[in-house]
Formats: sequence, structure tokens, C-alpha cells
Amino acid sequence: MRPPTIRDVAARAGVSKSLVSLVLRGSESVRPEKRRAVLAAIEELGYRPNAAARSLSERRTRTVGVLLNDLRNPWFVELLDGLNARLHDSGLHVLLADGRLNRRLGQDLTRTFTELRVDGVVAVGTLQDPAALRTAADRVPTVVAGTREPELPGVDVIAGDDERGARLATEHLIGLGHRRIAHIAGRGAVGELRRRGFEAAMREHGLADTAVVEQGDLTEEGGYRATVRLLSRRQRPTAVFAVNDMTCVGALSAAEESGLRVPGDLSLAGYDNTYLSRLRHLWLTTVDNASHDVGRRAAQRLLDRIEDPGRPRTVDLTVPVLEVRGTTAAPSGGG
Amino acid sequence: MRPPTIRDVAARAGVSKSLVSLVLRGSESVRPEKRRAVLAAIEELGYRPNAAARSLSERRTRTVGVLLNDLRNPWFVELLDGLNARLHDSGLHVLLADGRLNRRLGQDLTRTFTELRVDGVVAVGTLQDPAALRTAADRVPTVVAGTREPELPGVDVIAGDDERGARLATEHLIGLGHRRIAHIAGRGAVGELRRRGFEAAMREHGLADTAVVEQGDLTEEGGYRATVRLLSRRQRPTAVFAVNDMTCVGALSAAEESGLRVPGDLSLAGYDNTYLSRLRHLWLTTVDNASHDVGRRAAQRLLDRIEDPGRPRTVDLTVPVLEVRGTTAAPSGGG
DNA sequence: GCCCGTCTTTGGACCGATCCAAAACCTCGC
DNA sequence: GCGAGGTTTTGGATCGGTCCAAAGACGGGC
Repeated sequence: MRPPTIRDVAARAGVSKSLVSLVLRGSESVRPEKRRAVLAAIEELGYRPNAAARSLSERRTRTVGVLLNDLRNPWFVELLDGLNARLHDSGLHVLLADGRLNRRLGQDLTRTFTELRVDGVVAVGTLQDPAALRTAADRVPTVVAGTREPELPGVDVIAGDDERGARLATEHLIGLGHRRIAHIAGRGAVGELRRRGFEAAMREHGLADTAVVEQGDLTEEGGYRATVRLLSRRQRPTAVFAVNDMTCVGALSAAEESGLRVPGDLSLAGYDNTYLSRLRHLWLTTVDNASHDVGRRAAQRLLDRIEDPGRPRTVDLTVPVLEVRGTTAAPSGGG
Repeated sequence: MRPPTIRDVAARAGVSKSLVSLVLRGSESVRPEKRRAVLAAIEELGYRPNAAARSLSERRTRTVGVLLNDLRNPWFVELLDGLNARLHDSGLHVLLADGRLNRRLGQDLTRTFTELRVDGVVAVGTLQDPAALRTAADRVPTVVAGTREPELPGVDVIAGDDERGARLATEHLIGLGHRRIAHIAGRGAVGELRRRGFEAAMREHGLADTAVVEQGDLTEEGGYRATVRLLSRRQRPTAVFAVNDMTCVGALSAAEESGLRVPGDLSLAGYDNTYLSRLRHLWLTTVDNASHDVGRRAAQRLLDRIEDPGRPRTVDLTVPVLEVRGTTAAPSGGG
């Protein structure tokens, strides 16, 4: 017993399938009594339009594919929220795919997306394999959100101004009186920009000599290890600016483990203003990228590009805001 | 310039579209040289099959809808991983939808799923509106994972044995010497079962009199507030078993705020073994539900049900394991 | 009563795949 | 050279919608 089709509805309502189609699409030119009859038939039969049939004939799916790098790192939640809100307003659905989850399975997600003929693709955050996006971008309107790479011809970018945000955090630490400040860097364009912001701020305040950079990998583990290395230096830093909140939590653990009090003995700042940083027990000073806004704007850019695929590439940066919480304070001793 | 279709490929390879279709579906009865010609044409044209057309004629989408309650609560990540792995082996894709994200928009996700004609639905965790699942379950094979409600005729359940896990945690605390033990409960079937396990364990050890239950809501905030209430009692508990890790993190903050050391002055145990609990800085004692396994089994049950929609409902419980970390210890003083 | 214009409804082509019965092609034995 | 029997290939129907040109209904003016 198959689900009812538009023809079943038409038969029940005593009209043609074309008229049912008109009602479904909300046409003005259907007489009220016919409309009522059709709606009643739909209700009685429990009819649901078949999305596959519809997108086959409409030549669009009303679906946008969102490519994430890792569901475990929660920074994207806000972004997704904004993205979803705006896309929903335009009648588009969101299809989520986690690159990390699927890569292990040898699956090419951009391929899946092109087979599904999604109307657009949003790549969220630093991807493992940015080049893979190129093939997708050739076929379907594509937008990158929350990071600035890859830079591809027809691909818009919407992201926080990472360099500026990194300056904000660094200057906050300098303003508190810190001189020996370390940065735990991360991979990818985002990591690069945040490091650059850190270095620029330090340089401008004549602190280039005391600036230290350790490499992390955007994970808690990486943050922990980098901090252990930092704290074993002869001149240990009095403040650490971490590339993201996850890394900062790792730093927090390392500090605690070596008996340092935060922020008394060591100030820590993170980035992303994830809910992690808002957990009372962590309460990290961090930088907010207005991710919800990034998401909304990404949606808008994608809609624009769907409208006009040929439009020139845009780069859209949101202004980050410092979120001062419990992990930063003036240095205690001889600084 | 539209993407190439199966007919374009056929023309290029000098065969009929039916033959191309055979090659695409990996038929044995195609002569090697024709197969090569077709594959070459596919490659040259960059042909990708149209999923909508395929599922329209095959009458299945090879897609499974996964309904989540809240992307912000990370306990489901492992589960999803297991689910995805098993489904992918059977050639099925996963479509993620976050109920919380979408409900705000007044969108009925089960409706979206039925319009897409997904081959199956997996509801993960306690849903906001469990009744909504009923309509989906009537139309499409459905499975509930990670919780035990709702109980519906044709809907299989795969979950951790919450009552047993709660006993494990409670008995661990009792074994350490605690007598005044509190529980912060949560809503839904999961909350109910964990509370029951806690109460049963307390009763069996003759501690029913000193057992206290405060209501939480599965969030950090709820855990914090419940703990503040607990700690303001005349006889404050020496240990708290929280319904999940998020709640436990809230409890941790409340304890710290009132100057109690964990685990010295107050022991805390959570539930779910999320990555939160594994953060070095939190390092919560918690209960592991073998979520990866729950996910894999849920996938298997769904595949079984797709095969035979009429089969009787099954309930599948995994055995939880206690994960002892840094937030539990023997009580300090007069207990 | 007829013609014309507007509003509403309809039948049939189409989207791009799968599926199946029938056609075409081989090979072999006589 | 022909027919049987097996393998390989093909044309056309089908899935369930949208779209569009044309048909039908209706009202008003002459």
C-alpha cells in the first residue's frame, strides 16, 4: 500500500492533478471552494508531496549542504543556528555532514552533495582537505563560513576578523600589565591570522622580544602539551593567548597541574566564545566572533550566489568582541 | 549548460542509456569493452547520477533521517559515529536534523523527513515532543536510540541500561564510604530511570533515609542551581550523583563557589562519559554507556526493520561501565 | 444569441533515472 | 545454413511531481 500521490488527491477532490499542484504551490487563481476540497482531500489521505519527484521536475532541491570539519568542536553551533534561521526563511533545508566522521569511511562528501544536486554548499570552518571544495564549487554555488580559506574564484567568504580579534585579546593582556605573553597557535588560515594578530600587537607595543609562539593543533590535548612546554622555559610567560577555547582549556589544565593559579599566576585567553568558555567552572576570557551573525550572513551570500552564480567573489568580515571573564587579571609579581 | 545525464553518457559511449544504467549499478552481464567505454564517457563528461531521479524510480532514497534534540549537548557524538559507520556499510546516507534548532522556527522535522521519503528515522535522545514521532513511525521504519521513550508499537529501542548505570555510580560512592548522597535528577524517561537506579541502590544499602533528590533539567545551569540548593541544607551531602555530565559540571562550579574542594569535601559523579568529562580540567567520574555501540546497534535494528517492517518491537540495552576519574574520593570528615 | 476577454482548469510533455520484456547477437551442433 | 540456447543490449513504460499551451467557463456589451 503505497503513500498517496497527487493523482489520488485529485481523484478524491474531483479535480485534475494540475489543480492540486496549483493548490500545493499556493496559487492565487484557484477558486476558494476548489481549494477547500483539495485541502480536505490532502488531509483525509494524509498526503505528503514527494520531495524527489518535485526536485526532479523543478530542477532544484531546496536543500543546502553544510560541510563541517568536526562535530566534537562545538564552536560552530551558533553559526549553524544563524545559517539555518536565514535559509529556512527562504524555504531551504539544511543537510549536515561531518567531514571527520565521514572521511574515515573514505566517503567524498562533496560528491554526495553533487549527486544530491543540493542548491548550494556551505563549508564551515577549517576543512581537512580544502582543495576538495574546488570540484564542488565548480558545480554548485558555494560559500565558506568561519574561516578564510580556501580562496577560490566563485566562493564567497564570511568570517570573523581573526587578526583583529587576536589583537583585541593580546592588547587586553598587555593592558593588564603583562609583558611576557605566549601564543598557542593552530593550523590553517584561521591559526595563521590569529598568530599574525598576536605578533602585530606585541610588536606595536615593543614586546616583540618577549613574544613566544608554540604550535598547537586546535585540540585540548595540543593546548595542554604546548602549555607544558611553555611553562618549562627559563622565563615562563605570565599570560597565554590560545588560538581557540579548546586549546585554552588544555592550557588551564596544564597550569593547574604545575601548581599555578589562574588568573593569579597565569592569565589565559581563548577564542570563539563557545559554550565551553561559558561553563561557570571554566569561565574563560575569550573573543566572540558573532558566529550567529556570520551564519546569517553566510546564508545571505549563498542566496545571492544562487540568484546570480556569476557575481564576483566577496569577503565579509564580522567585528569580533572581547569577552572578559575569569581567566585574565593583572600579573602578580615582578611581571 | 546543464549537468550531463545518463543519455549524454550513452551518446558519447555509443550505447543505449539502459546499458549505462547497468554499468552504474555494477551489473555482471556487461561486456568489458562496453563497460570501459561507458566508464570513460562518465569520466570525460564528469557525469554524476541524479539522486532525485534515482530515488524516484527506485522508490527509495538510501537516506536515513537522524533526529537530534540538541547539538549543544555533546553526548550523542559517539553514538552518531557508530550509527554512521554501520549505515554507510549498507550504502545509506545520514541526514542530520537538530530538533531544538528547528523547532524554534516552527518546522516539523518528521514532516520534512516524510516528504523526503527517507528510508528510516533514528530519534536520538530525549525529544522535546516524543508524540511527534508517532506520525513518522506510522509511515517509515523508526528506531529510538539513547533513550527508552517513547514506547511505540513498531519502534525499536536501543539504549544504555540507565538504571544499572545509576546503580554503578551510586554504589561506587557508597563503596567509598559516603552515606549522605544526593542525586540531581533530569526530565524524561532517562532521568526517571537514573533516579530509580539511584534510589534502589540507596535503599538496598539501608541509606534510603539519607538519600536526597533535587530536580535539574540536564543543563549546566540546572545542575548549578540544584547544587546550590543542596549545599544550603542543614545536613549537606558529601557526594552528588548527577543525571548527566553537563549537570555535573554545574555542580562542580557550585561546589567550588562555596569553597568546597572536589573531591576532598564533596564527591561528584556524572553520566555519559562525554568529552566534557574527559577534559583534564574537569576529569569527571562518570558512567560510560558504550554510545558507539548503541549507535551501531541502532543502525542494525533499523536495517532489520527496513527489511521487515512488521517485525515485533525490540528493546536493546547496553551494559554501562563506570569510569572513575578525579571527582570522587572517600569522604573526609565525620561522614 | 453571439462574440470577446478574463479567469479557472486541464491534458500532456517533461525531469533523469530504473526496470523489464523483447530484440539482437553469438556460438555451437547438425 | 539453420535453429536452439545463452548472453548482451535495447526501447519504452514508469516513478510523482511541475509547467505550459490550450480548452472551458463565465460575464458583459451589442
